Amino acid sequence: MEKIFQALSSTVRRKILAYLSGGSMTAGEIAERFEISKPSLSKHLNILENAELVRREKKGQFIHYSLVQENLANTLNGFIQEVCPVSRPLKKESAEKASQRKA
Amino acid sequence: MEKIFQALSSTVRRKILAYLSGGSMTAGEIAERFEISKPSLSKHLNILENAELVRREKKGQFIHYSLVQENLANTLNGFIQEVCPVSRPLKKESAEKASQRKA
DNA sequence: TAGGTAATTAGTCAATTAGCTAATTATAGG
DNA sequence: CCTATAATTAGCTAATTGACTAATTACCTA
Repeated sequence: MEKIFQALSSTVRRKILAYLSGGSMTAGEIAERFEISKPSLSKHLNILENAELVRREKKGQFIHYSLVQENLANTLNGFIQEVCPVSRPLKKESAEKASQRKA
Repeated sequence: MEKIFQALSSTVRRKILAYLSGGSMTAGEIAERFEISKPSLSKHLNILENAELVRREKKGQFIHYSLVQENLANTLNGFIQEVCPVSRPLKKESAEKASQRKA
């Protein structure tokens, strides 16, 4: 939980997860999409793996990274339930704002 | 979005949100529940307010803090949708793990 | 208006983070 | 076996974070 929220606090790492939601990619393919050095990206990938948000699989010379969807979804949904429990519905005012924004 | 995930990366701040899910509290009431100094807590509250996850309302000598549920729920749900889209359902293996854990 | 309480702001400091370059590891292929 | 490629680890630095104490602001009440 701590590790997961920590991992999600970086824009780079959230973007990596978004890329991986389209299918697994090698470290190099991910690196191409960012303007930071490969070692820096490697660190980000380490943090994501350590939080069990991605899985790493070595295939010959390449390392393929893929998303671990259920950890992400379970943690975030769990937190939403804890802080915004369904048993305690939104107040009218809040509900209105929520439907206005929808983003 | 950036501010919200940044705000959520601290255990202290996530706990504050959890407390506030039970109803609004003054800064002092929140401070009682932690072992850190009031100024440190004040900073955390500032970060949460800046991320628009809590609202501050002054009543005489006291400042009442309350949760802004819809911002939290909208942002987290939006991110889950982006990274774990329903149109791309979980693979069998992943779905099994997810149901095993449930935490 | 003086004293007390609630809370924040200011300023300092140690620890962490995020980036970089250089070096290392591991694999593929001539 | 040697070279090239993919990626990581090691080591460094600047910037940020999170804690503290001291000082300030704001409000209440005698």
